[in-house]
Amino acid sequence: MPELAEVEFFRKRWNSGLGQRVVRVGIHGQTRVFRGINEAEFAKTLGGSCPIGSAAHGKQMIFRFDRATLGVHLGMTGELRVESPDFTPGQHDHLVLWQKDAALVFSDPRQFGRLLFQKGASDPPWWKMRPPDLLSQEFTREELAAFLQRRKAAPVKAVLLMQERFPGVGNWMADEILWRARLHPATPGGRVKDVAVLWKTIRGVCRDALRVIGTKWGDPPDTWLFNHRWRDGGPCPRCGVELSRKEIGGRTTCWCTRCQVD
DNA sequence: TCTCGTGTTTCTTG
DNA sequence: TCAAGAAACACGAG
Repeated sequence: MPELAEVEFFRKRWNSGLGQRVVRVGIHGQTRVFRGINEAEFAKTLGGSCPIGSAAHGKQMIFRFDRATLGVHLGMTGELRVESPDFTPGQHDHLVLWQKDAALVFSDPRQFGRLLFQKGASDPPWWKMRPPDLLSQEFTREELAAFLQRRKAAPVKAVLLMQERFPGVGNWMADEILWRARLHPATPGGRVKDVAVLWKTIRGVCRDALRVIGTKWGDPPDTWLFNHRWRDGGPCPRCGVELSRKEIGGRTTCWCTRCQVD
């Protein structure tokens, strides 16, 4: 599930552990989420360390400790939870950081998520190289137009899922953006006529998602496509026409055949 | 039993 | 060399 807003929600959950030393580290080191990590060093470094800050960018999170940084990507089914200090990990709880008053848990059944780890206090290269935030001033209409031209043959739905330019946009956000912008998801990037409207809509959906989901996992209102896109035959919340569902750009895509024309 | 999926990486093809 | 699509990863839900 985790896209921009959900990631922010999970990050805030773990923030309750900031400033509290880790007294014990529990890992399922053999699972995919630890790929590329030396488990022994990981456990040794984080044991006794103290989380001092965190940040989220797109689908990526960074938790800064006094002696290391921990990157978390939740993949499709990952989540961060806070449990009581006597917590016993289940099958999919790959990482548990026990503190005096709580246990910080990273869990991911499908193991598409990933942990990144670096010793020391400096930010790792993957964090320094992140693309501009979609709500920042660096994400401009001109940038968007240029990117669409570079990906001129790909369906705009697939383009919106490219994290190198649209960090945090996942499947439901891409559908929501295209529905609000009245743009057919199969439209080739190079044939998007009104880039300014698309640009404005991208930022609007990011803002709305962070407001509704990023703060307390509220349910988006029924006026969004979000609540109607999960099942076949749902109605378009704008015009009532039956929504279409088909794979576009490699992902299940939902759109309104009346509102969204090529 | 079978199919599908709110993601990313790697491989293949053009 | 670059872009686009497909496959693979692993598991639960319907």
